[in-house]
Amino acid sequence: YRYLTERERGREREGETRVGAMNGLSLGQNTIPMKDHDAIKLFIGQIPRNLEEKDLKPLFEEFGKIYELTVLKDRFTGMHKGCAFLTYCARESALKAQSALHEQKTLPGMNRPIQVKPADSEGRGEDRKLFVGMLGKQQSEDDVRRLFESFGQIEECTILRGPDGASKGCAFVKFSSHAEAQAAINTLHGGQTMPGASSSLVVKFADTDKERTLRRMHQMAGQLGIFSPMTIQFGAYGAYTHAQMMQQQAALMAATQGSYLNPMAAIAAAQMQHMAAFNVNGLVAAPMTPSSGTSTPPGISAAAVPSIATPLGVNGFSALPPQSNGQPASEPIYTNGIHPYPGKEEPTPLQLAYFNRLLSKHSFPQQPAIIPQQQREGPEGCNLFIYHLPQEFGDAELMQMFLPFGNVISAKVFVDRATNQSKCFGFVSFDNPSSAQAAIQAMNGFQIGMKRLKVQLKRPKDANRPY
DNA sequence: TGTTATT
Repeated sequence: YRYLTERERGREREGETRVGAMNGLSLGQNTIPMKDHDAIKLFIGQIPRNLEEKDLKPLFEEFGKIYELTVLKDRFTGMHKGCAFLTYCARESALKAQSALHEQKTLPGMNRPIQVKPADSEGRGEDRKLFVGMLGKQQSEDDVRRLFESFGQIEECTILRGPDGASKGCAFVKFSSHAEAQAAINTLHGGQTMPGASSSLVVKFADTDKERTLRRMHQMAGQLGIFSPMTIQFGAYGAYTHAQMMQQQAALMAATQGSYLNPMAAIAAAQMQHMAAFNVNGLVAAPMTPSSGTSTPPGISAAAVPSIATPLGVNGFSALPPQSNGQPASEPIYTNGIHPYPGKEEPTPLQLAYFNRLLSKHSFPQQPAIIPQQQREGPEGCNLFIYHLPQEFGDAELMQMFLPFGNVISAKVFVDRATNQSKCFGFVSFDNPSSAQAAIQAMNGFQIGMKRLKVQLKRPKDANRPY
Protein backbone atom coordinates (compact mmCIF):
# COMPACT_ATOMS: atom_id res chain seq x y z
CA TYR A 1 0.00 0.00 0.00
CA ARG A 2 2.87 2.31 0.67
CA TYR A 3 3.51 2.30 -3.05
CA LEU A 4 0.19 3.93 -3.79
CA THR A 5 0.56 7.43 -5.08
CA GLU A 6 -0.90 10.29 -3.11
CA ARG A 7 -3.46 10.77 -5.87
CA GLU A 8 -4.65 7.23 -5.49
CA ARG A 9 -4.95 7.56 -1.76
CA GLY A 10 -6.95 10.73 -2.22
CA ARG A 11 -9.19 8.96 -4.69
CA GLU A 12 -9.70 6.21 -2.21
CA ARG A 13 -10.89 8.71 0.37
CA GLU A 14 -13.14 10.49 -2.06
CA GLY A 15 -14.60 7.19 -3.15
CA GLU A 16 -14.45 8.38 -6.75
CA THR A 17 -13.34 5.20 -8.40
CA ARG A 18 -15.17 1.94 -8.18
CA VAL A 19 -13.78 -0.63 -10.53
CA GLY A 20 -15.58 -3.91 -10.70
CA ALA A 21 -17.55 -3.33 -7.57
CA MET A 22 -19.36 -6.44 -6.43
CA ASN A 23 -22.05 -4.45 -4.78
CA GLY A 24 -25.31 -6.25 -5.53
CA LEU A 25 -23.64 -9.11 -7.37
CA SER A 26 -22.83 -11.29 -4.46
CA LEU A 27 -26.40 -11.35 -3.33
CA GLY A 28 -29.67 -12.10 -4.97
CA GLN A 29 -30.52 -9.72 -7.79
CA ASN A 30 -33.55 -8.35 -5.98
CA THR A 31 -31.78 -7.89 -2.71
CA ILE A 32 -30.23 -4.63 -1.70
CA PRO A 33 -27.08 -5.56 0.17
CA MET A 34 -26.92 -4.22 3.69
CA LYS A 35 -23.86 -3.62 5.73
CA ASP A 36 -23.33 -2.78 9.34
CA HIS A 37 -23.44 0.90 10.17
CA ASP A 38 -19.96 0.52 11.61
CA ALA A 39 -18.67 -1.70 8.85
CA ILE A 40 -14.97 -1.38 8.12
CA LYS A 41 -13.57 -0.82 4.69
CA LEU A 42 -10.42 -2.88 4.38
CA PHE A 43 -7.41 -2.26 2.27
CA ILE A 44 -6.01 -5.41 0.70
CA GLY A 45 -2.42 -5.23 -0.45
CA GLN A 46 0.11 -7.54 -2.09
CA ILE A 47 -2.38 -9.09 -4.50
CA PRO A 48 -1.05 -10.73 -7.67
CA ARG A 49 -2.01 -8.61 -10.64
CA ASN A 50 -3.63 -11.48 -12.42
CA LEU A 51 -6.29 -11.89 -9.76
CA GLU A 52 -9.58 -10.11 -10.36
CA GLU A 53 -12.57 -9.67 -8.08
CA LYS A 54 -13.99 -13.06 -9.01
CA ASP A 55 -10.70 -14.72 -8.11
CA LEU A 56 -10.38 -12.95 -4.80
CA LYS A 57 -13.95 -13.41 -3.70
CA PRO A 58 -13.63 -17.05 -2.55
CA LEU A 59 -10.61 -16.25 -0.43
CA PHE A 60 -12.42 -13.53 1.50
CA GLU A 61 -15.93 -14.98 1.61
CA GLU A 62 -14.59 -17.45 4.09
CA PHE A 63 -14.91 -14.75 6.76
CA GLY A 64 -18.34 -13.45 5.94
CA LYS A 65 -20.66 -11.99 3.39
CA ILE A 66 -18.99 -9.44 1.12
CA TYR A 67 -20.66 -6.10 0.60
CA GLU A 68 -18.18 -4.70 -1.87
CA LEU A 69 -14.89 -5.83 -3.35
CA THR A 70 -13.00 -3.51 -5.63
CA VAL A 71 -9.65 -4.05 -7.28
CA LEU A 72 -7.79 -0.77 -7.63
CA LYS A 73 -6.97 0.05 -11.22
CA ASP A 74 -5.13 2.86 -12.88
CA ARG A 75 -7.57 5.54 -13.79
CA PHE A 76 -6.23 5.94 -17.32
CA THR A 77 -4.57 2.71 -18.33
CA GLY A 78 -6.89 0.40 -16.43
CA MET A 79 -3.87 -1.46 -15.13
CA HIS A 80 -4.32 -3.62 -12.05
CA LYS A 81 -2.56 -1.92 -9.15
CA GLY A 82 -2.05 -5.02 -7.05
CA CYS A 83 -4.40 -3.99 -4.30
CA ALA A 84 -8.10 -3.75 -3.51
CA PHE A 85 -10.74 -2.46 -1.16
CA LEU A 86 -12.99 -4.87 0.64
CA THR A 87 -16.06 -4.20 2.74
CA TYR A 88 -17.89 -6.97 4.53
CA CYS A 89 -21.53 -6.62 5.42
CA ALA A 90 -20.59 -7.31 9.00
CA ARG A 91 -17.95 -5.42 10.93
CA GLU A 92 -17.05 -8.66 12.67
CA SER A 93 -16.16 -10.29 9.36
CA ALA A 94 -13.63 -7.58 8.65
CA LEU A 95 -11.97 -8.03 12.03
CA LYS A 96 -11.81 -11.77 11.52
CA ALA A 97 -10.35 -11.44 8.03
CA GLN A 98 -7.77 -8.96 9.24
CA SER A 99 -6.52 -11.12 12.08
CA ALA A 100 -6.53 -14.27 9.97
CA LEU A 101 -4.89 -12.85 6.85
CA HIS A 102 -2.90 -9.71 7.53
CA GLU A 103 0.77 -10.53 7.11
CA GLN A 104 -0.24 -14.17 7.61
CA LYS A 105 0.05 -15.65 4.14
CA THR A 106 1.66 -14.77 0.87
CA LEU A 107 -0.27 -15.05 -2.35
CA PRO A 108 1.31 -16.89 -5.31
CA GLY A 109 3.99 -14.88 -7.07
CA MET A 110 4.25 -12.29 -4.30
CA ASN A 111 7.33 -11.87 -2.18
CA ARG A 112 5.58 -10.06 0.65
CA PRO A 113 2.64 -11.25 2.74
CA ILE A 114 -0.87 -10.05 2.03
CA GLN A 115 -2.00 -6.84 3.73
CA VAL A 116 -5.44 -6.67 5.28
CA LYS A 117 -6.15 -3.59 7.33
CA PRO A 118 -8.61 -0.75 7.60
CA ALA A 119 -8.31 1.60 4.65
CA ASP A 120 -7.06 5.11 5.27
CA SER A 121 -10.50 6.37 4.34
CA GLU A 122 -11.82 4.77 7.52
CA GLY A 123 -11.56 7.90 9.61
CA ARG A 124 -9.48 6.82 12.54
CA GLY A 125 -6.63 6.31 10.12
CA GLU A 126 -5.29 9.84 9.97
CA ASP A 127 -6.62 11.45 13.09
CA ARG A 128 -3.70 10.06 15.03
CA LYS A 129 -1.16 11.92 13.03
CA LEU A 130 0.30 15.13 14.33
CA PHE A 131 2.02 17.97 12.60
CA VAL A 132 4.79 19.34 14.78
CA GLY A 133 6.12 22.77 14.00
CA MET A 134 8.71 25.14 15.41
CA LEU A 135 11.24 22.45 15.99
CA GLY A 136 14.87 23.34 16.15
CA LYS A 137 16.55 22.81 12.79
CA GLN A 138 19.07 20.44 14.32
CA GLN A 139 16.61 18.23 16.17
CA SER A 140 16.63 14.63 15.00
CA GLU A 141 13.87 12.05 14.74
CA ASP A 142 15.11 10.58 18.00
CA ASP A 143 14.89 13.95 19.70
CA VAL A 144 11.30 14.27 18.57
CA ARG A 145 10.48 10.74 19.62
CA ARG A 146 11.80 11.42 23.09
CA LEU A 147 9.61 14.49 23.23
CA PHE A 148 6.46 12.52 22.42
CA GLU A 149 7.10 9.01 23.73
CA SER A 150 5.46 9.54 27.09
CA PHE A 151 2.07 10.11 25.45
CA GLY A 152 1.75 6.73 23.81
CA GLN A 153 2.93 4.34 21.16
CA ILE A 154 4.63 6.19 18.30
CA GLU A 155 4.07 4.41 15.01
CA GLU A 156 5.91 6.87 12.87
CA CYS A 157 8.11 9.90 13.27
CA THR A 158 9.43 11.86 10.33
CA ILE A 159 11.29 15.13 10.18
CA LEU A 160 10.52 17.09 7.05
CA ARG A 161 13.65 17.90 5.19
CA GLY A 162 14.59 19.85 2.12
CA PRO A 163 16.43 18.37 -0.85
CA ASP A 164 19.73 19.07 0.89
CA GLY A 165 18.65 17.11 3.92
CA ALA A 166 18.28 20.19 6.09
CA SER A 167 15.37 20.08 8.49
CA LYS A 168 12.44 22.32 7.70
CA GLY A 169 11.83 22.61 11.41
CA CYS A 170 8.73 20.46 11.41
CA ALA A 171 7.74 16.83 11.58
CA PHE A 172 4.95 14.29 11.51
CA VAL A 173 4.35 12.07 14.50
CA LYS A 174 1.82 9.26 14.31
CA PHE A 175 0.45 7.66 17.44
CA SER A 176 -1.44 4.42 17.68
CA SER A 177 -4.55 6.18 18.88
CA HIS A 178 -6.33 9.48 18.60
CA ALA A 179 -6.40 9.87 22.37
CA GLU A 180 -2.64 9.62 22.61
CA ALA A 181 -2.23 12.23 19.92
CA GLN A 182 -4.69 14.53 21.65
CA ALA A 183 -2.84 14.13 24.94
CA ALA A 184 0.38 15.20 23.25
CA ILE A 185 -1.32 18.28 21.83
CA ASN A 186 -2.76 19.22 25.19
CA THR A 187 0.57 19.06 26.90
CA LEU A 188 3.08 20.15 24.28
CA HIS A 189 1.39 22.70 22.04
CA GLY A 190 2.51 26.25 22.78
CA GLY A 191 4.83 25.04 25.49
CA GLN A 192 8.60 25.13 25.31
CA THR A 193 10.45 27.00 22.61
CA MET A 194 13.12 24.93 20.92
CA PRO A 195 16.63 26.31 20.50
CA GLY A 196 16.80 28.31 17.31
CA ALA A 197 13.03 28.37 16.82
CA SER A 198 11.26 31.70 16.54
CA SER A 199 8.20 30.66 18.48
CA SER A 200 6.93 28.04 20.86
CA LEU A 201 6.31 24.48 19.79
CA VAL A 202 3.34 23.83 17.50
CA VAL A 203 1.55 20.51 17.92
CA LYS A 204 -1.64 19.93 15.97
CA PHE A 205 -3.38 17.29 13.93
CA ALA A 206 -1.92 17.06 10.45
CA ASP A 207 -3.83 18.53 7.55
CA THR A 208 -6.51 16.49 5.88
CA ASP A 209 -6.29 16.04 2.13
CA LYS A 210 -8.74 18.83 1.55
CA GLU A 211 -6.85 21.22 3.75
CA ARG A 212 -3.64 20.29 2.04
CA THR A 213 -5.15 20.87 -1.39
CA LEU A 214 -6.44 24.25 -0.33
CA ARG A 215 -3.13 25.28 1.12
CA ARG A 216 -1.31 24.25 -2.03
CA MET A 217 -3.74 26.21 -4.14
CA HIS A 218 -3.19 29.28 -2.09
CA GLN A 219 0.54 28.90 -2.35
CA MET A 220 0.30 28.44 -6.08
CA ALA A 221 -2.01 31.40 -6.45
CA GLY A 222 0.43 33.54 -4.53
CA GLN A 223 3.41 32.47 -6.57
CA LEU A 224 1.66 32.97 -9.88
CA GLY A 225 0.28 36.31 -8.79
CA ILE A 226 -3.29 35.20 -9.36
CA PHE A 227 -5.59 37.72 -7.79
CA SER A 228 -9.02 36.72 -8.87
CA PRO A 229 -10.87 33.53 -8.07
CA MET A 230 -12.18 33.63 -11.63
CA THR A 231 -8.68 32.98 -12.85
CA ILE A 232 -8.65 29.68 -11.06
CA GLN A 233 -12.00 28.27 -11.91
CA PHE A 234 -10.86 26.83 -15.20
CA GLY A 235 -7.77 25.37 -13.66
CA ALA A 236 -6.99 21.82 -12.75
CA TYR A 237 -8.96 21.81 -9.53
CA GLY A 238 -12.27 20.39 -8.53
CA ALA A 239 -15.43 22.37 -8.18
CA TYR A 240 -15.79 21.81 -4.47
CA THR A 241 -12.38 23.23 -3.82
CA HIS A 242 -13.18 26.20 -5.96
CA ALA A 243 -16.31 26.84 -3.97
CA GLN A 244 -14.29 26.79 -0.79
CA MET A 245 -11.86 29.25 -2.29
CA MET A 246 -14.68 31.59 -3.14
CA GLN A 247 -16.00 31.44 0.39
CA GLN A 248 -12.62 32.10 1.89
CA GLN A 249 -11.98 35.00 -0.42
CA ALA A 250 -15.32 36.55 0.33
CA ALA A 251 -14.54 36.39 4.02
CA LEU A 252 -11.09 37.85 3.49
CA MET A 253 -12.40 40.68 1.38
CA ALA A 254 -15.03 41.52 3.93
CA ALA A 255 -12.44 41.56 6.68
CA THR A 256 -10.07 43.72 4.65
CA GLN A 257 -12.69 46.22 3.60
CA GLY A 258 -13.92 46.56 7.11
CA SER A 259 -10.57 47.17 8.72
CA TYR A 260 -8.71 49.48 6.42
CA LEU A 261 -10.91 52.52 6.73
CA ASN A 262 -10.31 53.24 10.36
CA PRO A 263 -6.52 53.33 10.45
CA MET A 264 -6.53 55.45 7.33
CA ALA A 265 -8.97 57.84 8.88
CA ALA A 266 -6.69 57.97 11.89
CA ILE A 267 -3.77 58.98 9.71
CA ALA A 268 -5.77 61.57 7.90
CA ALA A 269 -6.91 63.00 11.21
CA ALA A 270 -3.38 63.07 12.59
CA GLN A 271 -2.12 64.71 9.46
CA MET A 272 -4.92 67.21 9.46
CA GLN A 273 -4.01 68.31 12.97
CA HIS A 274 -0.41 68.63 11.99
CA MET A 275 -1.09 70.42 8.75
CA ALA A 276 -3.47 72.88 10.23
CA ALA A 277 -0.42 74.82 11.32
CA PHE A 278 0.68 75.36 7.73
CA ASN A 279 -0.70 76.84 4.64
CA VAL A 280 1.30 76.27 1.52
CA ASN A 281 -0.18 77.97 -1.52
CA GLY A 282 -3.60 77.23 -0.18
CA LEU A 283 -3.12 73.57 -0.85
CA VAL A 284 -3.89 72.26 2.56
CA ALA A 285 -6.88 70.00 2.65
CA ALA A 286 -7.64 70.67 -0.97
CA PRO A 287 -8.92 67.42 -2.43
CA MET A 288 -7.58 66.07 -5.67
CA THR A 289 -9.52 63.73 -7.86
CA PRO A 290 -7.58 60.65 -8.86
CA SER A 291 -9.28 60.14 -12.19
CA SER A 292 -7.63 63.33 -13.34
CA GLY A 293 -4.23 63.03 -11.79
CA THR A 294 -3.12 66.42 -13.04
CA SER A 295 -6.16 68.39 -12.06
CA THR A 296 -5.92 71.12 -9.51
CA PRO A 297 -8.31 72.17 -6.81
CA PRO A 298 -10.64 75.03 -7.69
CA GLY A 299 -8.95 78.35 -7.55
CA ILE A 300 -5.46 76.89 -7.63
CA SER A 301 -3.37 77.31 -10.73
CA ALA A 302 -1.66 74.31 -12.20
CA ALA A 303 1.69 75.96 -11.72
CA ALA A 304 1.08 75.98 -8.00
CA VAL A 305 1.02 72.20 -7.90
CA PRO A 306 4.27 71.24 -9.53
CA SER A 307 4.76 67.80 -8.11
CA ILE A 308 1.35 66.70 -9.16
CA ALA A 309 1.52 68.13 -12.64
CA THR A 310 4.78 66.45 -13.58
CA PRO A 311 4.21 64.31 -16.67
CA LEU A 312 6.45 61.54 -15.42
CA GLY A 313 4.43 61.17 -12.29
CA VAL A 314 3.19 57.81 -11.18
CA ASN A 315 -0.39 58.00 -10.10
CA GLY A 316 0.05 61.68 -9.62
CA PHE A 317 3.46 61.45 -8.03
CA SER A 318 6.85 62.13 -9.41
CA ALA A 319 10.29 61.03 -8.46
CA LEU A 320 11.65 64.19 -10.02
CA PRO A 321 12.59 67.16 -7.90
CA PRO A 322 9.75 69.62 -7.76
CA GLN A 323 12.05 72.53 -8.57
CA SER A 324 12.27 71.19 -12.10
CA ASN A 325 9.04 73.00 -12.68
CA GLY A 326 10.42 76.29 -11.60
CA GLN A 327 8.81 76.22 -8.21
CA PRO A 328 10.83 76.88 -5.10
CA ALA A 329 11.72 73.64 -3.41
CA SER A 330 11.02 73.52 0.27
CA GLU A 331 13.97 71.17 0.69
CA PRO A 332 16.42 69.19 -1.41
CA ILE A 333 15.28 65.88 -2.86
CA TYR A 334 17.58 62.94 -2.54
CA THR A 335 17.63 60.14 -5.02
CA ASN A 336 20.12 57.76 -3.45
CA GLY A 337 17.41 56.00 -1.49
CA ILE A 338 18.73 57.23 1.84
CA HIS A 339 16.72 60.29 2.54
CA PRO A 340 17.34 62.15 5.77
CA TYR A 341 14.26 63.07 7.67
CA PRO A 342 13.00 66.51 6.80
CA GLY A 343 14.71 68.83 9.18
CA LYS A 344 11.74 71.05 9.70
CA GLU A 345 8.17 70.62 10.63
CA GLU A 346 6.98 71.46 7.16
CA PRO A 347 5.95 68.66 4.84
CA THR A 348 7.64 68.34 1.48
CA PRO A 349 5.60 69.07 -1.62
CA LEU A 350 5.45 65.38 -2.38
CA GLN A 351 4.13 64.67 1.07
CA LEU A 352 1.62 67.42 0.58
CA ALA A 353 0.44 65.85 -2.62
CA TYR A 354 0.12 62.56 -0.88
CA PHE A 355 -1.80 64.11 1.94
CA ASN A 356 -4.20 65.62 -0.51
CA ARG A 357 -4.85 62.24 -1.95
CA LEU A 358 -5.41 60.79 1.49
CA LEU A 359 -8.11 63.28 2.17
CA SER A 360 -10.09 62.32 -0.86
CA LYS A 361 -12.18 59.28 -0.24
CA HIS A 362 -11.80 58.49 -3.92
CA SER A 363 -8.08 58.88 -3.80
CA PHE A 364 -7.14 55.27 -4.18
CA PRO A 365 -7.83 53.59 -7.47
CA GLN A 366 -10.03 50.54 -7.18
CA GLN A 367 -7.92 47.44 -6.97
CA PRO A 368 -8.97 43.98 -8.03
CA ALA A 369 -9.74 41.49 -5.31
CA ILE A 370 -6.47 40.55 -3.71
CA ILE A 371 -5.48 37.29 -2.12
CA PRO A 372 -3.07 37.81 0.73
CA GLN A 373 0.25 37.14 -0.85
CA GLN A 374 3.15 35.08 0.16
CA GLN A 375 5.68 37.60 1.21
CA ARG A 376 7.42 38.18 -2.07
CA GLU A 377 10.55 40.15 -2.58
CA GLY A 378 10.69 42.20 -5.70
CA PRO A 379 13.82 42.70 -7.76
CA GLU A 380 16.83 44.51 -6.37
CA GLY A 381 15.97 48.08 -5.51
CA CYS A 382 12.25 47.42 -5.37
CA ASN A 383 11.91 46.40 -1.73
CA LEU A 384 11.31 48.87 1.03
CA PHE A 385 11.70 48.60 4.75
CA ILE A 386 9.21 50.78 6.58
CA TYR A 387 9.56 51.61 10.23
CA HIS A 388 7.44 53.59 12.69
CA LEU A 389 4.17 52.42 11.28
CA PRO A 390 1.07 53.19 13.30
CA GLN A 391 0.30 50.41 15.73
CA GLU A 392 -3.07 49.71 14.12
CA PHE A 393 -1.66 49.25 10.62
CA GLY A 394 -1.91 45.82 9.07
CA ASP A 395 -0.87 44.45 5.69
CA ALA A 396 -3.90 45.92 3.96
CA GLU A 397 -3.31 49.42 5.29
CA LEU A 398 0.37 49.25 4.43
CA MET A 399 -0.52 48.26 0.90
CA GLN A 400 -3.11 51.01 0.60
CA MET A 401 -0.55 53.54 1.70
CA PHE A 402 1.93 52.55 -1.01
CA LEU A 403 -0.37 51.69 -3.87
CA PRO A 404 -0.23 55.23 -5.28
CA PHE A 405 3.43 54.78 -6.15
CA GLY A 406 3.10 51.72 -8.33
CA ASN A 407 2.33 48.03 -8.38
CA VAL A 408 2.69 46.71 -4.88
CA ILE A 409 3.49 43.02 -5.18
CA SER A 410 3.75 42.51 -1.44
CA ALA A 411 3.06 44.42 1.74
CA LYS A 412 3.84 42.81 5.07
CA VAL A 413 3.58 44.20 8.57
CA PHE A 414 5.42 42.18 11.16
CA VAL A 415 3.32 40.98 14.03
CA ASP A 416 4.37 39.66 17.39
CA ARG A 417 3.00 36.15 17.39
CA ALA A 418 2.47 36.05 21.11
CA THR A 419 0.50 39.29 21.43
CA ASN A 420 -0.74 39.68 17.86
CA GLN A 421 0.47 43.26 18.07
CA SER A 422 2.16 44.97 15.17
CA LYS A 423 5.87 45.46 15.62
CA CYS A 424 5.38 48.75 13.76
CA PHE A 425 7.61 47.82 10.88
CA GLY A 426 7.09 46.05 7.62
CA PHE A 427 8.04 45.55 4.02
CA VAL A 428 6.64 46.78 0.76
CA SER A 429 7.78 45.46 -2.58
CA PHE A 430 7.15 47.03 -5.95
CA ASP A 431 7.70 45.53 -9.35
CA ASN A 432 10.14 48.25 -10.40
CA PRO A 433 12.77 50.47 -8.76
CA SER A 434 11.19 53.75 -9.88
CA SER A 435 8.07 53.08 -7.87
CA ALA A 436 10.21 52.26 -4.86
CA GLN A 437 12.15 55.49 -5.26
CA ALA A 438 8.98 57.50 -5.67
CA ALA A 439 7.66 55.96 -2.48
CA ILE A 440 10.83 56.81 -0.60
CA GLN A 441 10.75 60.38 -1.84
CA ALA A 442 7.19 60.88 -0.79
CA MET A 443 6.90 58.81 2.33
CA ASN A 444 10.21 58.87 4.14
CA GLY A 445 9.78 61.22 7.07
CA PHE A 446 6.03 61.29 6.60
CA GLN A 447 4.70 62.34 9.95
CA ILE A 448 1.97 60.38 11.64
CA GLY A 449 1.11 61.59 15.11
CA MET A 450 4.36 61.95 16.98
CA LYS A 451 6.27 59.60 14.70
CA ARG A 452 7.82 59.92 11.29
CA LEU A 453 7.86 57.02 8.90
CA LYS A 454 11.24 55.65 8.02
CA VAL A 455 11.13 54.45 4.44
CA GLN A 456 14.31 52.92 3.05
CA LEU A 457 15.43 50.32 0.64
CA LYS A 458 15.39 46.98 2.41
CA ARG A 459 18.76 45.90 3.61
CA PRO A 460 20.12 43.12 1.44
CA LYS A 461 20.38 39.76 3.15
CA ASP A 462 24.18 39.68 3.10
CA ALA A 463 24.64 43.25 4.28
CA ASN A 464 26.78 43.67 7.33
CA ARG A 465 25.19 45.63 10.06
CA PRO A 466 27.39 48.69 10.56
CA TYR A 467 25.67 49.31 13.85
C1' DT B 1 15.11 44.13 7.62
C1' DG B 2 10.42 38.86 4.74
C1' DT B 3 8.74 35.05 11.01
C1' DT B 4 4.97 29.31 10.51
C1' DA B 5 7.47 24.69 7.70
C1' DT B 6 2.18 19.63 5.93
C1' DT B 7 5.83 13.41 3.52
